[in-house]
Amino acid sequence: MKLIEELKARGLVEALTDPGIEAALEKPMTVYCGFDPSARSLQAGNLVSIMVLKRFQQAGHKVIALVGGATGLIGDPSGKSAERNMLTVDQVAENKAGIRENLSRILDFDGPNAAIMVDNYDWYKSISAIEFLRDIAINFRVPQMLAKESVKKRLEASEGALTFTEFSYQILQGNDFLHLYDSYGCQMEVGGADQWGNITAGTDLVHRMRGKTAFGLTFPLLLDSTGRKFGKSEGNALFLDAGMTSVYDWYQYFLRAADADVIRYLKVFSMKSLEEIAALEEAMKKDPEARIPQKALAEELTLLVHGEEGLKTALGATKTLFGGDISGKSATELEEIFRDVKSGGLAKAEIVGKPVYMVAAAAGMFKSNGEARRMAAQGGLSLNGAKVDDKRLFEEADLVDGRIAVLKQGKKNNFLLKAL
RNA sequence: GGCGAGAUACUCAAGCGGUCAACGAGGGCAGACUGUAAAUCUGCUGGCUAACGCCUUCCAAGGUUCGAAUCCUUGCCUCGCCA
Repeated sequence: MKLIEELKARGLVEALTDPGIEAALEKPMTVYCGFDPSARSLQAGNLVSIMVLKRFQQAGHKVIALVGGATGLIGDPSGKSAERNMLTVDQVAENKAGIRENLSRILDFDGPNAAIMVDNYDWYKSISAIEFLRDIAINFRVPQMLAKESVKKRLEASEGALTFTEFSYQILQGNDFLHLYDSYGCQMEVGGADQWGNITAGTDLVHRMRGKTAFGLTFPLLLDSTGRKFGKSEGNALFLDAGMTSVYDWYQYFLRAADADVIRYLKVFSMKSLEEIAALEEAMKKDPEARIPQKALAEELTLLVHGEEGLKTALGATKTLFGGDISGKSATELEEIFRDVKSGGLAKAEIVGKPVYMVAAAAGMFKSNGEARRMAAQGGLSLNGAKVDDKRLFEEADLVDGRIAVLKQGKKNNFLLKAL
């Protein structure tokens, strides 16, 4: 199957700049995708882009991951309804290092077809305002810039609050493409659907300046079946960095994917063939409660991002926290399992004899006593696997080996309490 | 620079001197039902409290008043129109 057909079949093609892409991809090409260094780690949402690059790399193309060290200082108005906070140069530098670490887990940065990472700050840092206007900005026409969907939407959404700085963003990104074309022979840019305007700014520029055709491909914004943006767990972003989002939470997010979403997710994220995915879909139809595709998805992505050790940790914790019972475990075993789960410690005197909800709040599981009490009163708090109400006092015997207890909010949110 | 409009809890958005910890919606959390799914129904959603109640909030700082999110002044920010 040809790469573009494969991508289409996986639901990864929203738009192409040129139908000639397919033919052009017969030969190895250099492809790039940009990443915004707005955090120390990329998020699950970025995984779509990363996996697309991976597919290009596996198909024998050269891939470039561009980190927007310069553009991150400006802020892309695409897909945003308000001006964003600007990052400092130091923040960007720190974030860049984290992103390289993320990407190196998934893309191959060694070997004959090694991926490369570039930072557009390198070619913007020493440009003066005059140079920028005379040499770069002069290639852009304001009516075209204004006609971009991203600009129009933004003007509507924020009642005209678009600064000239953000408006210039497309010039920078367009020029990135030209720069990569000149330096690496890069002929293609891929990105999310919201990047269409920025990508075409680049393909147009390459065409105008070099008389060559450059290509662009966008993939659709990934939503879950209820219309929410993919990759948010309890309102928080899921990061690739294990220090920011635990391996357990990462695994759990994918394990909990809805039936209506999981096959689409597999197509987008999994390196499994479409035939294998079809087989998983069959298995789900036959036996939905077994959650076979969800497990396959969660395992593959945890292995990919966190390696064998990470997967082992996630599986171990899952096994104990769901279905498994805690009573047989020693404190040491529990600590091992919960290494990845939220925890908090309190002096023993602060635990024994107090209402369980108060202990939970004091240990940091809840924001306030009131919230904890409410949770207990409504039947949403358990201690070592048994529900407790707001009257239940914490007893000495509740501490496993005299120092550990497992608290749980609802059925999914575990918390390890340590007596110090 | 001039004129006008506006800033309310996570978001949107009521309120326009007391009955306001502040309507409503969304979001979030929990419970029931389930398959660690979806849909549905129910409860909760500033802090302390078993509760009466108390405390800290409605851009900031002052002021008027027995009493202010609501009125006045100044400041800051945002938006629109004009220059």
